[in-house]
Amino acid sequence: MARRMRPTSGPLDARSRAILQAVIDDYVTTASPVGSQTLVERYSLGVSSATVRGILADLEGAGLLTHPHTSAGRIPTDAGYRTYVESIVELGAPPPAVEQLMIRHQFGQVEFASEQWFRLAATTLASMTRSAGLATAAKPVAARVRRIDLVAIQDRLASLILVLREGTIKQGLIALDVPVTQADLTRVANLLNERLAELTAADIVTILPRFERALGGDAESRNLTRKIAERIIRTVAEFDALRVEEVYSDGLLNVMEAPEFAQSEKLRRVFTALENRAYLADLIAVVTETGRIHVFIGRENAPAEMGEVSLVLAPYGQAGRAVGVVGVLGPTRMAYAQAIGTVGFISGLMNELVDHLYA
Amino acid sequence: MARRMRPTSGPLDARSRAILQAVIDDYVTTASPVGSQTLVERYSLGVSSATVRGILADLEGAGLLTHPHTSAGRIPTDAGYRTYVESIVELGAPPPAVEQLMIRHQFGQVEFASEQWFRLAATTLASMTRSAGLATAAKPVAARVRRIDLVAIQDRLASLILVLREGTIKQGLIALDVPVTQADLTRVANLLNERLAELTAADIVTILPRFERALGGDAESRNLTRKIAERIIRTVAEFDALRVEEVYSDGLLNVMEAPEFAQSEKLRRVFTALENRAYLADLIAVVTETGRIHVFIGRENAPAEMGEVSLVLAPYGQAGRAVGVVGVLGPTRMAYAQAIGTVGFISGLMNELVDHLYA
DNA sequence: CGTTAGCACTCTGGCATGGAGAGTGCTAAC
DNA sequence: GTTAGCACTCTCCATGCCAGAGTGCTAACG
Repeated sequence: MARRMRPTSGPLDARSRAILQAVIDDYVTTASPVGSQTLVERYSLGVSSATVRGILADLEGAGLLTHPHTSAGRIPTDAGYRTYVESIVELGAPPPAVEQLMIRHQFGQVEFASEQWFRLAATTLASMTRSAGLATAAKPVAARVRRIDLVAIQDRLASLILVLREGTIKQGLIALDVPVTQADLTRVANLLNERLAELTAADIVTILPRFERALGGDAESRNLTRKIAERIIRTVAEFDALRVEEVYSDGLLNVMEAPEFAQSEKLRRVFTALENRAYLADLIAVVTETGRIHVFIGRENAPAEMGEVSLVLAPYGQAGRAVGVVGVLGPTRMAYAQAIGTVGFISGLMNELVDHLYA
Repeated sequence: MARRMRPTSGPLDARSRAILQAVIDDYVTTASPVGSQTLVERYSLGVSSATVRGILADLEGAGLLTHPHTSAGRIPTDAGYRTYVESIVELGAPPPAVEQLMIRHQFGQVEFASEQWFRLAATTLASMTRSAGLATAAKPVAARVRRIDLVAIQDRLASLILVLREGTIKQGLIALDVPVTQADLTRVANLLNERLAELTAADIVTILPRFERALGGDAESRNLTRKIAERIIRTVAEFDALRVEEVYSDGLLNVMEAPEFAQSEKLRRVFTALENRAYLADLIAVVTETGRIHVFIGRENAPAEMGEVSLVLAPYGQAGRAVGVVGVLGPTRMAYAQAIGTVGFISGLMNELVDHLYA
């Protein structure tokens, strides 16, 4: 029974909050339970260790801290991190201006190629937060065809290259009934580009009959064109149906450095959980729908394997057009303020980049 | 001093080889040192444990086995694995016919898209050998342009899409001095496709002056064409200069399961060493030059961090045209026969696929 | 002369033991 | 409400010990 019983859900007074914060700060850097003595030594709290002990007991009563065992220091619970995060989520700690400039410069360096952006985003997040960086491609609600190209591979084999408006490139092989030349294919591609540019899969389905009627030439050429148009529809529709296209990640090794993952088994479970597309899709859906930075702490994550890691995720892009998610994954014992600030900055940057595609 | 001193480099008699093989087989599956008793129990050697002990001592004298400590069983040394591998490298243990069929089927499923092949190769190798699977893209000696496409992004911004003969797609953004329409770009692209198809960067440099003279149209259009042609040259040349394009990997998690990597620090070092492009490039060079399956065991690997892992690598593709490498990475305590067989099979399969590109 | 049984020897791994150290919770005094 | 003091608890680490596994040697055997 703590001396002064505090309602479990009541707001914390300033001093309690300061001490909670001190515990978290210390634990995040040292990774070992922190005692009352250490707190008064390292943080100028202006009270004695006995007083701090009282407050620690209260915080534990409120479920924000816990004890690994009787005579160890305190460590934050998931709820403790949660209240801490709530108190800083508004601002976070964006990277220093110099670093922001450097990163902008790096993004300027990679020539337009969306894949490169996502890779770079993941890499940058990883190196800045010393955690794992994650980035998904910007996925449009309904993809639009920007450009169609056909390349002859063999007599009866052609490669279809489909550039979508968001920069995604889809490629597929088409087996042909009759031999065709590159010239034939180029003619068809030009025709398709003329008629199908900026259309969605649904649009193409609608205009297809009209388009076919307008088609001159011989039966063979008409067949070829129809076959390719149908393939385009299928490819685009398949892309639309995909809930998660691709997740770029970097710095998973950084997470291995954390002492809580010294024995690799735990980490392996985490990686395995991350391969679950459905889980990722759900996460992404939550984040993109609300449009804000989200922090998922420890057991708040649905899969039990993710119970010891936290995710900081932010959406980017334009609702209704194309959206993606960037973020970091680290141990629950994570520098949340910095992570939130960094993820916020990178998502802002990605926003700007995506905007350019629609300018 | 062993009873019968054996010359360190002399060939092993049949019984010694059988026992070496038994030690390796047992150690590969159990991961714990194997004693003379265990050997006679599990493998029908037809002799007593004392005799086996004598032979074990000889093998240790020859540097093929070692002792973790006085009273533990034997474990193979790198040299032990090496002699073992030499004795099986000719045949390996190719996957059973059923599995071969299944894999062929899977490769048939993915439509032509080289990236997918490499991913699939890495994934297949990983799941079959329960180790990490590796695959590099087939890298041509001098890439040839197969197809050029230009897509208008904004008034003065175009995206260049370059399809190379091996299926690689390169994409880059081009800033333009004057506003252009998609129609302008299409015209230029058609022209370039006509003149530059199947050429290398060097070829294009040679014909560029002639090509420019032949160019009609106004100055603006000529400028645009030249600018794009130069960009194509640069892009292709940069691709040629790359020693390692991209390494696809899968199943790194499998390696984490091995008890020798229970504490993650070691494994982290391995991963870090693998990020060293120069090292990879050297490896690939060795493998592609000789054109055979290569096994790099433990300390045979140049980087000290790779001292506890082995690589089984095989080239694929056509020398002088395009070559790549597939293989697996696992602990030195690895099922070499199976790994060699599997890698051999997959590289053969990749050979067939690449051949199709040149058919 | 190779093979085998027997035996002494060695080293690890697991387990119990016993402080030292860290940190708590309580209480009484300020 | 805050603080000093103190008894108490629990981990961590070093130590010592024992059982088990496996070796290397030797003497006997076919």
